[in-house]
Parts: sequence; C-alpha cells; structure tokens
Amino acid sequence: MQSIRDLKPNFSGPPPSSMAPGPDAYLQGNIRMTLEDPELWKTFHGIGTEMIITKPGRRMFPHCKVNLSGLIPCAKYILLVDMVPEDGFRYKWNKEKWEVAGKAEPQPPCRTYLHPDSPAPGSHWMKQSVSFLKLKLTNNTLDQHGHIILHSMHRYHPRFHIVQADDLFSVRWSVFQTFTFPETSFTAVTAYQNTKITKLKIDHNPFAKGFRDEGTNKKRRATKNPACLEKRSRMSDMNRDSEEDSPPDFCRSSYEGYDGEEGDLPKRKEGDDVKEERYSPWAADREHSARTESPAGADPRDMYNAEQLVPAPASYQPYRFHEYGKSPSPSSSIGSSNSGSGRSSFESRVPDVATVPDHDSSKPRTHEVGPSACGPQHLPAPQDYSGVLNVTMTQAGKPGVIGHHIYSPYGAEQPLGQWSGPGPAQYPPPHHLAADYTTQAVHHGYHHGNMAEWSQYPLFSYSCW
DNA sequence: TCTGCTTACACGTTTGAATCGG
DNA sequence: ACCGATTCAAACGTGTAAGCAG
Repeated sequence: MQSIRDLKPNFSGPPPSSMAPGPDAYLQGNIRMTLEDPELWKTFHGIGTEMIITKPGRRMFPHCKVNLSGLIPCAKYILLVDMVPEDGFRYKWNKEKWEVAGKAEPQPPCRTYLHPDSPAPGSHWMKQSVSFLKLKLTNNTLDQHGHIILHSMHRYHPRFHIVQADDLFSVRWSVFQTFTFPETSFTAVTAYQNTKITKLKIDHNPFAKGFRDEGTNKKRRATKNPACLEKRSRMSDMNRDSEEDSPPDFCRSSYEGYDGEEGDLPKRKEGDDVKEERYSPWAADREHSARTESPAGADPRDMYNAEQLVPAPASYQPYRFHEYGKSPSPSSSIGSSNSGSGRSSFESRVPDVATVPDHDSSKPRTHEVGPSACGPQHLPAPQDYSGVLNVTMTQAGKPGVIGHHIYSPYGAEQPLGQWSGPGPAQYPPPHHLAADYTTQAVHHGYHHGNMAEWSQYPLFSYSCW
C-alpha cells in the first residue's frame, strides 16, 4: 500500500501529461466551447494555480471566460458553472510545492453558479465571450450569498454546463452539455502559498496594482486614521446593509457576461485540452477520468465526483423536454414515485434544480424580447426522446455513462409551490443563484438549513460527502 | 511551535450618478 | 428636451500582514 507521501503530486512543475495541450475547443454535436485566454490559464496552471477563498467570497483570477459557438441562435440556453474536486486529497504547501496532506474533508454544500444572463438565446451567448466574472468562491459553509463553497487546500476545477432551456423552470427536462478545461484546475487557499502565483496574479490583475510597489506592502495596521476608520465603517455598514437587505453585488452590475470591448475573439488553435461531456452531472457512477495528475492509486475522484470524459456520441439533437412537465413521462414517474418517502436517496431520486425568476423585471435584457423573432422552434418529435429516457431510466441510481441527460421532474419532496409561486422573499439573488447540492444530505449531514430562505436547491447531485 | 484561517488595512479600478455643454 | 462627454465620489476587489485558533 502506498503511503500518502508516496502519492504526492507536484503542482509546481509543468502540467502533467494529461494536461498536455489537446483540442482547445471541443466540438461535439454542434456546440463548441473554447476557453478564453488559454495561455494565461496555462501559465497559471504551469505554476500551480491557487485561488483565494475567504469568508466574504473572492473572485477567481484568472476569470472563467469562454466562447461559445454552434448554439441554435433562436433557442434559449442556460449557462452554469460548478466546481468539482480534482481528487480526494487535502494538500499542503511544503518546500515550494504542493503535496498531499491527507484525505479530503467532507465536501461542503455544492453549489452551481448560474450565469446572470440565463436564459438567453444562442445568438446572445455566441455574440461575445461569456465571462463568469462575478463567480465568487468562499470557504464559509454557511455562506448565504450564493458563493461557491470550497475547502481550502483542496484542488478543484470548474465545470461549465450548457442547458438548452427556455427558462429556469425547464432546466430539469433539458439536456446538459458539460465542458471542463484541465488547465483551469486550481488549489483553493485562504492565503497564497506559492509566491510565483502571487506575483503572476499581481502582474495580471488590475485590482492588485496597488501592491506592485514595494513600499505599499508595509505594515498597514499601524495606520489608524480615524477618518479612514470612520469611512470604512460607513462603507462596511452600507455593504452589510446591502447584503442583508438586498441581493449582493450582482445587483450592482448591469450585466456581467459580456465584455463589450472584446469583439474579436482570440483565435483558437486546436491544441489545448478541453473536455466536453454530455452526461448526467450527478451521475453517481461515471467513468473514470483519464486524468493522471491526481495521486496514483484508485482514482480518488470517484469519491467525490467521478467525472466522465465522454467520447463524442454519434449523434445529438438538442432535445427539449418542456413537454414533459405537462405529460408525465417514465422519468417523471421516477420523481413522483418518491413521494411520501422524503428525500430519496441519490440512487433513485431525481436532481432538484434551482430555478429562480429574474429579480429585476424592470431591467431590460436582451433575451427577454417576448416571442422570438426567429420564429417557432422546431422541436424534435416526442419519440426522439426515448433514447434519453432510457438512459435516465436505466439502473436506478446509476444513470450511467450517457451521452445525454434529461432532467427528471421535481422530486416528490420538493414543494411545487416553490417553483410556481416565486415570492420575492423566497428566491435568492438571481444573479448569484447557487444551488446547494444536498442530494447526499442524508449521508453527509448537510441539510437544507437556510435553503428555504435562499432557495438554493440542489441542481446537480454529484457525489458529495 | 507550527500551520492554517480571519480580519483590518491601503490603494487602484470600476461603476454610476451628477453635471455641463452643445 | 435630448444627447454625449466629463467629473467625481462611492463601491468594489485585491494581496499583505498581524493576530488568532487548534
């Protein structure tokens, strides 16, 4: 048996072979997603990216930014991001490199970040690069601001989901396409360990410019300027108020997704590594990743999230499963069959989805233009669903390795009124929508807790513990 | 003692309201 | 009245370092 020490990976070196440049933009079906600024990401990845996660929530840097193509211009899509553990280990920074420090801690409530523009037509997503600038990370498991909760000293990577759905309510019946970019993996930290990363971030991050000068990094505690303190306290009061009484920063920004100046998208060469998956994000039994950067031995990722790297399915139709909400389907019967038994187990229950109405209907949004000017969309014939349904229906609890995934209807334990009557107090800040993955609640001790308050319902239920 | 986390801090950037001029 | 440019202060985001906790 290998000792933990024997398993230690070294993230300070170049990317492992599995991270070697592959197809940068993965084309499957028609949808293509490319990572913006891959060179920057690779630079960070080569050193061993660290992301600060602190209690209030911090942004990622580099930011997650992607370009999309191949979407149906008229069809509406929802974009989501979640973080999945790289492996089942906790790390420590020792002698200029990361090494395994032990087994990973139980996973915190898993959340999914919903892009604030969702849902939007494919043309909208393809128009410009899509950035997840406002995605924030935190290590506070009780976080109520919708930030994605991570453990420090653990490794994660973001996963991007594209769902064709007219609205958040129909996400359940929609097919997911999931993309991951290996170079976006990072170690969550509360304080930077690798000085190279610190330097790199400061060099690339405009907000850190103030720390470039040697002289500005000296003791700051000494300065107790009363005026400043007063100002600060005023500001923090305001911030606190705004956080408590209203949605956080997403209300401030008029939008987040698009950078106006970035009209010409960077050319993509077919050389980088990106993985695209079409499968159930919550599939409990997925194929092992071929990634080799994790410590050897049994793929520890299985413990958290056996991410599947799916070969391109032969064919794919962007099915829409709106109709299933109206006419019961086999999959819907799964959900309803759970009624009365409380929250069903991961094996048999269907995923809950966090759906939140737009909080600010007064704010004009390009995708809220009523009936699509593109005309009616041609939906596939119902019989086309069968294959997908079979997938969902296969082994209970083991959605298995699939090419598509269909959301099943609401779990029986989910109060339907939650979705049909969007009372303002019921919903979380929409732009920061995050869904707690509480599928494993019964096993892990996570419970909905404040979920009623924040409406952070499970969206994907990959293995959490 | 060591390691990791929290928090206060200063400062540059971003944002949006207010103002001005045509 | 409208529109665009400019100004300015508030708000945000950042890494650092001190202090704390286990």
